[in-house]
Formats: sequence, structure tokens, C-alpha cells
Amino acid sequence: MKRQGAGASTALYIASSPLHSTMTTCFHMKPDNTPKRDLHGQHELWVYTKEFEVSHEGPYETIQYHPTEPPISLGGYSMAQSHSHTQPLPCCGETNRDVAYEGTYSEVMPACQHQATSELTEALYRHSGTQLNPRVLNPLPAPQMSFLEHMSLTSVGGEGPVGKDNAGLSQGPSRHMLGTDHGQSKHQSCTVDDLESDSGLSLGSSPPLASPDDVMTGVPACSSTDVGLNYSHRGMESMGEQGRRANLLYSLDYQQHPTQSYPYSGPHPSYFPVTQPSQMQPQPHFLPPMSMKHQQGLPSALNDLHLNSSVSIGRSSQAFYVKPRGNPPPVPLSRDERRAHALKIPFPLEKIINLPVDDFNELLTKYTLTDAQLALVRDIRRRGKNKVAAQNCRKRKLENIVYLEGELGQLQAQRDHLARERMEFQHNLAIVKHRLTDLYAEVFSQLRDEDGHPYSVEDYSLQQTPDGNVYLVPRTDLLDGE
DNA sequence: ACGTTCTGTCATCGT
DNA sequence: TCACGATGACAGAAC
Repeated sequence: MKRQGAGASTALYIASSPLHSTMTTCFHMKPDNTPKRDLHGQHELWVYTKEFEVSHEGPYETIQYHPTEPPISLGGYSMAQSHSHTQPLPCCGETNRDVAYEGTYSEVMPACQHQATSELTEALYRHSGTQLNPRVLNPLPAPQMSFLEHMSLTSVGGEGPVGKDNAGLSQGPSRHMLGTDHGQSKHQSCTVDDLESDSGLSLGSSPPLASPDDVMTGVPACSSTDVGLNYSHRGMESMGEQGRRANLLYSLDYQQHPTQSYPYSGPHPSYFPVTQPSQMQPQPHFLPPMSMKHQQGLPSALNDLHLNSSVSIGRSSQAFYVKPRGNPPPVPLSRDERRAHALKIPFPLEKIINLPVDDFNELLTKYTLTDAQLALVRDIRRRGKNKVAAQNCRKRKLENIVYLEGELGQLQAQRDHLARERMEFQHNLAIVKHRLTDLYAEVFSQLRDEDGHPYSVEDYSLQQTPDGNVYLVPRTDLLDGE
């Protein structure tokens, strides 16, 4: 780029200050406003002094451009915004201001966008580092199988031997039971399923489907009044139907009472008896304090209702308790509970599911279980753990959704903020361009060549040197130097 | 009757 | 190898 024309260029001495602050421009010109030729044959402007100020009265004057952002190139007018930038000024011969402005905008905005993007990115990373759940960012697992493979597998599950087995055992749609031990247990427990006509459905949270007389057990359907013992004491965390049922039931310490008789004269003591409350020995560490406290000595119905109402009902509510007429609604046992009941599993489901593996194995060694019982116990343990895992999984999934929704809201707010800043920047830039245009017009109106003719904006451009001097450079020279 | 939601279950994978 | 947790997918029940 040629900063000065080889021919008749005109030098102006301009003490420029950063454009975003006060622009004090001193044009040193001869008193008669006629440029003087310097040693290089350039027109040198003397003495003329005037201050051009870009005031801060605009509505967007508070916008502070980052000091590291590149100088605003003014295209054909070629005036740097700040002397701190010694970058050679662009000297295009473009006279179309709009085009020139577009060019300048494209040079400026990326820097601003980069800055904004960097801040955004930093904020995001900073945020991610402290709050973002790593799980959320985990890549989605690759598909386990293709669609066709899945279809094939499903078909096999529905029509294969397992499916046939299921079809023979249940009335419901068969499921693909491909597990080894599970297949065995399924087969072994099929009699239970068959008897209970359960169709393999989960009845844990469902009203009783079977007739009041449970075919499987051969005893009347378990209700809250006739089921006195709890072998499945669940935690309070999932207090749904399941939790209510869990509260309804209560556990016995099978180790303290290993000889508890099973009412159906099975080979093993069982935890599914129809029992008398007087025989109950609640296990304190398995019961919530409130249930435990009010449990002893209460009539079974009262106890059941109290336990049924459980958590949300305070202690004082007991004083207003009125025993409802009629039988309380029957609380169904889950499929596994009924299976365990049918096979006379001698320990509670709670222990089957929640005991550590070592304790669980030790528990199994204390009893002589049949293969069917063993398989059922292991199935119950597997299903029970998986049920809790599924609940946790769904809880986490919901939490992730909530979290991501929050993240989305924040990102949208940041996007809107950046859009507003961009609009403000463009508005400010337009103001600056407008004022510079006026400034140019005023400067050129003051300039005269040797013959007293004014310089034309179309013919000359202003070029600033690193030391702040500004020269009038013919645009033809600028074009030639490109 | 149909769609949605909830829940249990199974299969599978990774640790 | 086994136990276990996580998770997608499926199915039934409930609404």
C-alpha cells in the first residue's frame, strides 16, 4: 500500500485521538488554506486548526469498545480510529460508502463476535465446569443394534422357544426372555404364573386382578387385615402404591424367629403367613420411626390404616381416627410377593433385595431351598434391584431434563443479549460513520490546491501515518499501488 | 376408543 | 466370572 502518492500528495498533520473518545483533529494548514508543497512535492497543509469532537451525547455512548479490537477501517476514507494502531490503513479506491461500510463492518464484527463468543464460551465452560452434569454431556451410546437386528430379535423372542414357552404360560404377549438364569427361573416359576393367571404381568401397583380367592395360594386374597406380616419392607423414598403397601406390611426378624411357622405347613418357615399380630416382632431397624412407634398394640385394622395413611398424617391425626365401616380396601401383593408366598420363601423380600451379596449368600446357606425357590429368590433379587435402578434412572432422567431446560433458557437469554448488543453496535457504528462523513466533508471543504480549487472526495483520500500525520492521497495512486 | 403417563420388567452393556 | 448399576425398550395399567 502506498501511504503517499508519488505525485502531488497533500500532507495533513492530524493529532488524532481514539475515535471512541474525543476526536481532536488538528489540521495544520497555511493561513490562506493553500497547501504548501513539501520536499517531496506533496501538498502540506499548515496551520489550520480545528477540533472536531465526536461527543458522547448519543444514546449508545456508553458502549465501550474493547481496546484490543482492531481499528475501524473506514474504507475509502481511510482514517484509522486510533493512533495506537499502527496498522497500515486500507486504501481502497472504493467510493461507494455503503460498500465500504460493509467492508468495515465485516472487519469489526468478527472481532466483537469473537470476543462475545469467547466470553460466552468461557461462561459456558465455567458453568459447565461447576454445574454441568457430566452425564448430560456424555455421548449417547451407540445403537445397540440396528433396526433390522432389533426386528429380528423381537421376532425371535416372540416366536422362538422362549416365546412359545411364554405363550404357553401366559395369556399376555410374550416377552423376549433370553436370559439364562432367568429362563430357568421363569420356567420354574411358571407354575406360579400359571396358577395365578397373572399373564406375567406386574401387579405390584395394580389393583387385584385375580378373584378374591387367590387360586395360586389357595387362600383368600390378602387384604390389609388378614395379611399381618411384611416380608417386603421397602424404603420410604418411593412412597407410591408400592410404598403404601410396604407400609401396610411389616417385617419380622426371621433370624430371631427362624421357626416361625408357616400356616400352610410348608417345609420352611415363611414370611408370608396369615398370622396373628401378637406374634409379630417388629424389626426396629426396618421400620420408619412413626410406623414402629404406633404399630405395637394397635388393632390390625387401625394399624393398617395408620400405616396406610403413614407419612402425610401426623401423630395427632390418630386422635381423630374413626374406623371406617366395612373392610378396608384390599392391598394386592406383587407378583413376586405372591410367588414367594406360594413357594414359601422363608425370608422377607426386603432382605432378598437389599442384603449385600455376602449376607445374601449367607442367608441362603441357612436354609435348604429347592431349585425353584433358589431361582425365584435370585429372580426377586434381580428384579428388585433393577426396579430401584429403573426408578433412579428415571429420576435422573427427569433431573437432566429439568437441568437442560434451565441451560436452554440461559442460552436463549444470552443469545438475546448478544443480539441486542449487536444491534446497539451497529447503531453506534452508523453514528460514527455519519459523523465521519460530515468530518470528511468539512475537511475537504477547507482544503484548496495550489490553484485554489477544492479537493474532491472522489479524487482524494486521507491517509494517516503511524505518527498521526494525515496525507491527502489521490485515489488513483491508491489504486495504482494495490 | 385413543393417547399419555407411570411403572415394572427384560436385555444389554460397562464397571 | 459374577454381581451390580445404568439404561433403552417394551408392555400393561391407570387416567
